[in-house]
Amino acid sequence: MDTKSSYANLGIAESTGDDCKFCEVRACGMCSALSENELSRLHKMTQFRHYRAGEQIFCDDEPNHHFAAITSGIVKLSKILPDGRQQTIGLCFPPDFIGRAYKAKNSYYANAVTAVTVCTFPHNKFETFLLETPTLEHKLFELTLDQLDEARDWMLMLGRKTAIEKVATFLIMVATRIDKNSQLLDVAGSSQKFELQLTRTEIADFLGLTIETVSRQFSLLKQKGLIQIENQRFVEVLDMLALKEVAGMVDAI
Amino acid sequence: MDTKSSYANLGIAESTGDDCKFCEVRACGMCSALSENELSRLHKMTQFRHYRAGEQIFCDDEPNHHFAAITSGIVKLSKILPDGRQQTIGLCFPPDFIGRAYKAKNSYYANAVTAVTVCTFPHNKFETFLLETPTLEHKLFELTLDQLDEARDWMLMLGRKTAIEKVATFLIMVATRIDKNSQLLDVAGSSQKFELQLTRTEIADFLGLTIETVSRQFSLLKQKGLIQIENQRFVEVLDMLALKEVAGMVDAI
DNA sequence: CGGTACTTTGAGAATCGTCAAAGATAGTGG
DNA sequence: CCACTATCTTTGACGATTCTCAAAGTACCG
Repeated sequence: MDTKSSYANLGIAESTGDDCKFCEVRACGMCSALSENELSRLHKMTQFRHYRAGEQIFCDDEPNHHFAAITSGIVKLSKILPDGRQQTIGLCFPPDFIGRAYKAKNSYYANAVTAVTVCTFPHNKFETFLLETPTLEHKLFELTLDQLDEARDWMLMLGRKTAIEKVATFLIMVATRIDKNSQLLDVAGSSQKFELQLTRTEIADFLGLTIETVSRQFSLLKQKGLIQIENQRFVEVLDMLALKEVAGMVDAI
Repeated sequence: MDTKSSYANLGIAESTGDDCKFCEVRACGMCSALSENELSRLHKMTQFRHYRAGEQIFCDDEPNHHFAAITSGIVKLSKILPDGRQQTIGLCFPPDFIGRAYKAKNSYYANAVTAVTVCTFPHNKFETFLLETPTLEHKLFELTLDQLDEARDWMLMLGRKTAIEKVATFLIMVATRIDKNSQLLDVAGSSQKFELQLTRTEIADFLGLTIETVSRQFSLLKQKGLIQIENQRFVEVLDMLALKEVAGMVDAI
């Protein structure tokens, strides 16, 4: 079983032809809006792709070649200023889709944070299909509304929270998001222990901070006894309520 | 003619019955997706409302009573942290719509920035109508995608730009936005002169800054000879290219 | 074991926020 | 028409937070 090493170099996997049956996001992703008939029509234009951690999925200002539905892994969306400053503007988990409908160009980068697998669809064909399939458009609309809600929460964080509040907010978000997606087993029952899938640099780009400030806030949270960190990547939240207070989510008494 | 004073106290105007014929956003707003037939069906559930500058349109955590399509004026969307810090997360101009589809509660505040007129639709009825009218859902989807693009540009600004870059970016945004919407006549031909519709506090909440910092950056831009300000509200951009450089939108040479 | 990449920690500097006071502007009433 | 007030804006001084630069510490990989 070395399928992993075989597709890792390619970015494109062999379509086995009946992957949808085993798809982890068949029930919740955009495909859940499709009948068997429609699904098989979509399947004909589908190409599976795999990306390794760090690989670019698409590029700012690049013509919009295809849409993609994430079936596993984490994708980050980011923007870069002319002088190189970077800001992450979205984290996508299964069953999110990536790509801008009804526009010829992307206005941001998409990169694999972890190993990622996606179903991709050619831009033109997919848009035609989308316009012919209102249930699918409805589903994408709902997913987009969720993304907008998320973006707006994030804006509050970027604009008004302090460094330690940002880091605490980030930890809570990852903890709940991982839980919701059951991406990672929460070791030891319901304890909040998880692997940080992002590097310090990625966290900093996410929070609008520098890597050093992020590191310092982690140390502060450790000092306060709210979290523990093993091997710089495995975080355990020891006091979720106190963490939420630090995150500015509840009124401190 | 004191219709103004009569509705100013109420927030609800008398429907004249054929307002759509004279609607300024009939051609570009969500109603452009509707046939005459569908429009008259929607019209039956429509209630016109007027708000004065500053009035609250809806509230965080409030049940989603109705959707609204803006026909004139500017609406701001904002979030507030438990301790009172505020962040504006959206500015809506005609023909934007406000209200969260497919969710029972709002997660932010909506306030009139200027005098505002909207068409409102009861939440439940409108959602039913929306599900039955794919062309309308398509239109709302497109408007939502635009809002998401905007939110993401904004995130880059909030997370990575300096105070002066933020203020410059804001001025450019307002200048182009006002132009696009032909909200305000640009006095003296194509010169970039316009009225700031927002107070300094509102600008600060928009940019994630304090009012003092915003004021200082305005003064700096005046010193640099890039803008002029009359009566604290009327701004003239003297050198748009240089302003874009300060905004971090093009690479300084 | 040694090298590379990532993370943590420290010291000093820059930016932005806080507090305070003065300056503008608009609206009110004499 | 002119004070007078209330509100908004500008400016200044100072302080806190965050960034920058630099060096040491830690994990990972061959």
